[in-house]
Amino acid sequence: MAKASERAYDTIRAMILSGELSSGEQLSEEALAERCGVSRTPVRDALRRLEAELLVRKTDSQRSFVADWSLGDVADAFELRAMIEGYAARRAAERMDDRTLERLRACNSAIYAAVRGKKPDVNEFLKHNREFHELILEAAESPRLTSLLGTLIEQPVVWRTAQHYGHEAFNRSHSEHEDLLSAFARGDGAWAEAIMAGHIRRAYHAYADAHRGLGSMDRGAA
Amino acid sequence: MAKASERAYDTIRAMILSGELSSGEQLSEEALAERCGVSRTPVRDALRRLEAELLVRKTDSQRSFVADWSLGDVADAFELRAMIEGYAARRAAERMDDRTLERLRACNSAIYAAVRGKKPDVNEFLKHNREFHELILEAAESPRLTSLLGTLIEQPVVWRTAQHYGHEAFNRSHSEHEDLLSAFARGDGAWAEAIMAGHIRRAYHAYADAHRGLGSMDRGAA
DNA sequence: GCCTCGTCTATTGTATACAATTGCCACAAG
DNA sequence: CTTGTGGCAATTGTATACAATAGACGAGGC
Repeated sequence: MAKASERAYDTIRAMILSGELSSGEQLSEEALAERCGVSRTPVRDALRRLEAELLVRKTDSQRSFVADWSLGDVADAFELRAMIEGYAARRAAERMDDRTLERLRACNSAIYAAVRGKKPDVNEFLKHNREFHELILEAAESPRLTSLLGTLIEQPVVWRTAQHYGHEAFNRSHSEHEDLLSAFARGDGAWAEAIMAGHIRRAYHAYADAHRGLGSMDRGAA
Repeated sequence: MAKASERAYDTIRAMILSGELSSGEQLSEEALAERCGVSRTPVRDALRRLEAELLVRKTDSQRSFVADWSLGDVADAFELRAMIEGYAARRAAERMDDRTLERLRACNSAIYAAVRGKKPDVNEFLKHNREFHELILEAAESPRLTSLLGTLIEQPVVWRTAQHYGHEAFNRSHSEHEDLLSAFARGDGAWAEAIMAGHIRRAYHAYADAHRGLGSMDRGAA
């Protein structure tokens, strides 16, 4: 699945998220294959993955369409994510070891370094933020949990959220991570869960404030 | 995806769950294709689905193996399910309408009819039980939630759990459903969530009691 | 005028052939 | 005896051709 399949996935996903393919539009495998420069086989693979992420919807007769993401849908995703990633944080706290804790600290330091300056480096922030959350997920030691959250964490949404962050939002994010580290260091699962749920809900409201009323996800790109 | 793909999926899944394919065994697409009487294409589809359900695991180089499910993995799945389906029950309670409530009542009556006699009809129970939970999921009105739980509710596990139920277990299940109906009727989301979480955790312990020490999921078939 | 049925086209499902990749094993050199 | 390297075999990835199926559109009957 090395090349063509990945390429089809990336291309189609980008086309959906950029709005090049509008909501509700039908996706013909053959047309997509041509646009991606690959054959239908990897396109089919890509469509299956995108369907699992709910970016693509299939009718009863297996025709594919671009799913329409309203703000409500995003809210749904965030709410689920707050619950599940909160649970992950709890498990992680109960299983935390020194080595992972150290890596998490390094990670959050990198985040701090990225956002402390006058002009925050958003890409650096996103990279380390993602790593931070992935480390926690890993520490939760539940493959099912990881698999579940994979379909839930829409990185484009995270990306778009961060684009609107100002200094204080970046700093708050960093400091919430610091709180998480404290909870982890003490093995306090309930605390970790509470912080994580709040952390994600705050991110949701940041997203909602920036996109309210736009009605559709693919209109919000910077 | 009507015929061959579905057939491959069902066949392979059954082979895994029955133990015909043992844990850790490598799955060659071609070999499976032959055993299923289809070509490799639908087999690949099936493997992707099974991988999403974590019944099949792929190495870094995309080779497929039968995943090994210990009791711990099943416990994980149940715990996640308790949390997420609890959340679904809460949402359902907050959105419940008379028509759905009526259907749920009819469903639980059918469950009662199936298990009240001297010899409970396990298949009838399973059928209506499944319908009951699906109705709740539908009432929760969150596609993501539905999609998430789909990968989590391993019907074979449910099936195996019910095989060990006695009269009192069936009746308890029915009466917990009745409690859920009360919570729904009153629109009490927190209550519904609590009952559902308990309901599923009880099911887990029924499963665990029957399978403890066996170490692997595919050894527990009746 | 509207409904229904049939055909026709667009689209997806399946099979197969071929290319690329990976893992394995043997053989040789140190 | 161990280790590295080369090539061979097994397995997956991709493309394409063909079959099946669903949806649309038009013609004919009521």
